[in-house]
Amino acid sequence: MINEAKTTTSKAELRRQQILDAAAECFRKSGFHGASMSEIAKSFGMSAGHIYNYFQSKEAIIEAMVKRDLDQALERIAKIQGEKDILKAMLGTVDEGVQRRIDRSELDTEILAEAARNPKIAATVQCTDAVIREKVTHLIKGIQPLKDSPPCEFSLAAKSTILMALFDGLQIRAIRDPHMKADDIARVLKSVIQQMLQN
Amino acid sequence: MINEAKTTTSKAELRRQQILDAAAECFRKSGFHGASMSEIAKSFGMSAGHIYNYFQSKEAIIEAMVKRDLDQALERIAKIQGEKDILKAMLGTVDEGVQRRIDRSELDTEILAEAARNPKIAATVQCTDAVIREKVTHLIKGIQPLKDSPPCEFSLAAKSTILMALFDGLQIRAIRDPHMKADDIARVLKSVIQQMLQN
DNA sequence: AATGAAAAAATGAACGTTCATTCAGCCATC
DNA sequence: GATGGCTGAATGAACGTTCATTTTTTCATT
Repeated sequence: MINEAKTTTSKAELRRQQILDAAAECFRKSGFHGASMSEIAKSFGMSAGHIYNYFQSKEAIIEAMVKRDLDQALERIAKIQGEKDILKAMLGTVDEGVQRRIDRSELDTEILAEAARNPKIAATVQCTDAVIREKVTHLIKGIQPLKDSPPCEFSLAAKSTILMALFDGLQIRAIRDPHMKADDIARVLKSVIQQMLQN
Repeated sequence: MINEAKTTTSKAELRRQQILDAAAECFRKSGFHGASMSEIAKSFGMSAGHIYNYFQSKEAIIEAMVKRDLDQALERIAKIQGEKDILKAMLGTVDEGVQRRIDRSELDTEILAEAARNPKIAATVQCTDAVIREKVTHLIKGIQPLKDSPPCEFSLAAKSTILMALFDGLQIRAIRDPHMKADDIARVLKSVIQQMLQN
């Protein structure tokens, strides 16, 4: 056995991931408080009580979910960081980013609402956001301004906040305006981002 | 009595408004499902049962809240519409708008989350959003482009969606990043909005 | 101004339901 | 036969809503 430790942990780890997937879908459909533990358990053929062998509480499920999402976000950022032309790379991921934010709008809103009232979840969410924000700031620092533009008067921090706010906003717009056309939005978005970051 | 009809209705109407205010604060603190009817009632010295004389259900409270917010938003838009220089008027309300979105972030997120899982609330939210979006679109239609700019390639609908997404995004940012500096953000925001709307 | 009966406002205990969590014990696999 | 994954009934708390009842307000009549 090359990776005995890996396989023994991955047995339980696989179950954890299954639970996270099932819970994500249930939270999306019914909300964090609306989805019951037995609903989550049944959705992949497990009993409610057994979930507690993998997560200490319902709250712990959301926390694990947030941390998993962080890892995925960091991967996407790292991929952009590896490119030569940062701005071009960023613009290249806008279409996909818009779509992802739309697809995840319900679940992300549910997590956000829980963060707005639950201090423990709030701490987790704010902590992961700080990590991402720092990475994004570092990302746009690497963009060289246009030759003939005056030195930018705005801070990198403010710029990255606006950049993130633009995508965060789509999450809300997707719920408030389900008929929103993703590709139209993406085109304007690219233009706005380019203008903001290129000087 | 000059306005007898007014006073007779306003007696009950005043109570309704009181309940809405109390409920808004409770929902903000504890969430829609976290705040109990008796918590709402007690927060301004009323019994739980009596709320049902003014609202058919807990759900109906959120619906009334959304409709009240719509009226307030329409007032703000009408004020801008009355100005000569639309763009200038819009930029003039950015600081106040940023602050309001931050202040209301928790409650609005709670409403949004309920809309994401409750079809009835979703319908109300989407309907009010459509009204506002139409007004905003009409608003930016009245902005004349810069003299030497080429004709804009983007639709008014897409522009107003991005404009609204920028502010919606602040609602999320306020929760994910409580240390966000409102005035720094407002300055970048004004610049971005101006660039987008002025051509 | 005082009265008193009808209407309105308000109460809070009770109901039925639901939920997160626990735990004693059941199966399957080695 | 022992170990660990797994079950599902039990627990106790909490919730939205109802309703019989009490309190307050209203106002025509005296």
